[in-house]
Amino acid sequence: MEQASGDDPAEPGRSRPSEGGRRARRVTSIDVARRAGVSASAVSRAFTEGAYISRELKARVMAAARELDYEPNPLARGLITRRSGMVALLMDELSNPFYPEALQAFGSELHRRGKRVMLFAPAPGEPLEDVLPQALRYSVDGIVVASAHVTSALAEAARKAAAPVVLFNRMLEHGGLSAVTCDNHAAAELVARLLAEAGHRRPAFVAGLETASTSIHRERGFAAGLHQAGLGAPRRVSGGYTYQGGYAAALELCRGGETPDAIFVANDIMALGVVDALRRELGLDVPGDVSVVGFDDIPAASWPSYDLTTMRQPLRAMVSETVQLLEDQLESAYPKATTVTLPGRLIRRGSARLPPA
Amino acid sequence: MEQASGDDPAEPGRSRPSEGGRRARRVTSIDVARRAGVSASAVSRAFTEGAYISRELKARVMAAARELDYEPNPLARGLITRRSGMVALLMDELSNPFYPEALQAFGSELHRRGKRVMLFAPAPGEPLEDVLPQALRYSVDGIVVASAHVTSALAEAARKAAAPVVLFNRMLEHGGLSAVTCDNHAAAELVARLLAEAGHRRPAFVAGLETASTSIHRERGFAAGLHQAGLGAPRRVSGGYTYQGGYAAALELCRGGETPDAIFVANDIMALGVVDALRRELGLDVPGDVSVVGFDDIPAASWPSYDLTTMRQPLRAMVSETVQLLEDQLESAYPKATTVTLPGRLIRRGSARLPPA
DNA sequence: CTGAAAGCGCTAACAA
DNA sequence: TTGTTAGCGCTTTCAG
Repeated sequence: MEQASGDDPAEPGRSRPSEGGRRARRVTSIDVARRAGVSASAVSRAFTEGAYISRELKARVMAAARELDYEPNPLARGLITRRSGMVALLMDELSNPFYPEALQAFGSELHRRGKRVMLFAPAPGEPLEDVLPQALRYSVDGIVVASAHVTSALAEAARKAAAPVVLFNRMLEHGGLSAVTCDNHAAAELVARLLAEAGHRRPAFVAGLETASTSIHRERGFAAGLHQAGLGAPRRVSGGYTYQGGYAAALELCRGGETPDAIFVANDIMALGVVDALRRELGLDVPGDVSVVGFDDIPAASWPSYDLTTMRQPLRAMVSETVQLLEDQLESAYPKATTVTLPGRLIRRGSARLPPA
Repeated sequence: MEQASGDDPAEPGRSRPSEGGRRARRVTSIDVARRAGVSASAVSRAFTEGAYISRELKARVMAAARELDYEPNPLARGLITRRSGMVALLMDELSNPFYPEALQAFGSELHRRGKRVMLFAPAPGEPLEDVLPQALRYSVDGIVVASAHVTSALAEAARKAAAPVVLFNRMLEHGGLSAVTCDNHAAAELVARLLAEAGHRRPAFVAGLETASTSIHRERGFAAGLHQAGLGAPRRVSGGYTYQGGYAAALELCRGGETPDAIFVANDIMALGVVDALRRELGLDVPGDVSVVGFDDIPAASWPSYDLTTMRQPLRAMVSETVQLLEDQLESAYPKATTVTLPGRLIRRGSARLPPA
């Protein structure tokens, strides 16, 4: 196996097989060490933030490294430091445009910190708990869970995990897990008050997944706001956080003529379905007959066909808080669960009659 | 900082700090070996497909492994086999819903084959070539490039790469790279013929990115089809593969009253922009005044607000072909570049007047 | 501050 | 078939 293996002896146009093939030997820290006339440890130190190494030695190593185009192998490094430089992302709702956006944001944010995204996108139905051990096998530096299907089983697995876990855009009441969310309650409350103030009297709510904390908190906040305004509890239907679900939910809400005059929808992708059902199927005018308010502010919300009034989530901030939490937990030996809550921002567009700002 | 920081000295329910913390020692192949009364190599062989090991020894190892909840560390394994079990995915257009769908599909397909997705989602403007070496540092088993910004520089980097590279949904004429695409030319040709057959006489084309192979081939195919039908070259505008670009493109095409009677749009997300501009801004009827045909069949294409007639790409098939190509190249020592082309399928909806199927 | 030596967890020759 | 011995590429005590 010393000779370049498995190649034509006289392959044309490829003078040195071991060079042209895919078997090119990688340059290692030892190569760099030799070139710089130092030990391998010196190379290691040069590439380790805050290691004890003199300016000049470091400079010499770096020069050699640059010449050889060397960068440390994160996997080999991870074997010993137990940090691979990868962060696992658990997302199972990629069909909701909010998540691809988040994904992109995580990508940038982690890249900036010299880390990589390992994506776990289990098909619907695959149990999430199974995914955690999978991620752990890769010695990930942290795990971000952005799935509505966070159960206490997952929480338990997460607490035992050898890597910090942070929930993104959801939380678990007593799970003992760190989480980053928007202030769903306050945001929904505001929507309710504004809707009431604008004169709506027959409000309705379209929930997402019944077990999702986001949906629950938005519903509670909405109900609270209505209550403050002297209105009763809204009618409510579930839409499963999908476009089709929202569409069906709107039909359901309007069945039997009890048409609501305002619908607050737990997320935008459902809200688009609601608007389509209202207009296309029921011939209603939005916002003339019914006001619709969504949540998230996905790109499609601003398209002229929808022009959706919605509560924007501070995506970038949520992402960077999440990553920060991960790093904090990685530092501390016995981190405590922290919940970060960021304010939402109402984006006024044309799908709802609201009092002037 | 030696003492467990920031926690109650007498925290209840956590008797042995070193047990409750995140420092739990991982179980290794040696633990399993000891338990099964065998050597570490035996454990390795038990977990290696097709290794020389007796039925009973394997059974014994597996039993011990199960008891200890052991699974081999893919990173350590990768250090020596040079296969990490990870496949890098290069995607920079996550805002086009086609790609999140593809991402999900890659996730499932790779998961089925025991591999993981490492996602590289460079922000717009970040050079793609830089990403390849990044991926290679992680000893990925392959790299899927699904970016419209494939340049010959990238191709060169890819050819030198220590891992197979396959282009997804794009190709490079003379780049020597394997690729999987839909038959863009034939699909576009068909659209042109049908549009002509239905009596359209002022066709237009909205291109995506000018350098993207998909856009180029769709444009050529469209022109060819029109030509066959005795029509001249279509007017054309570029939309940069974004919703906003499509919107602007439609306005541009209709400026000065030369309104086309049919617009073929290089992808769906632009087509939605085209439809919105036509209807909302120009007050035109789709398909009454203008027929619109898209490409991809993203979920939003079927929403009632758009009801977009479009050429569907065989997403799942494209994904599994891509992964297969990767594996093939991984096997062979000197693989040759292969291009797989799959047929598209026309999805007839309400945005275009077409002859009956 | 620097180098030598040991070893992260695993697989791949090599003998037995 | 199985165990023993190296060693993947790197970091980290430990001496100096």
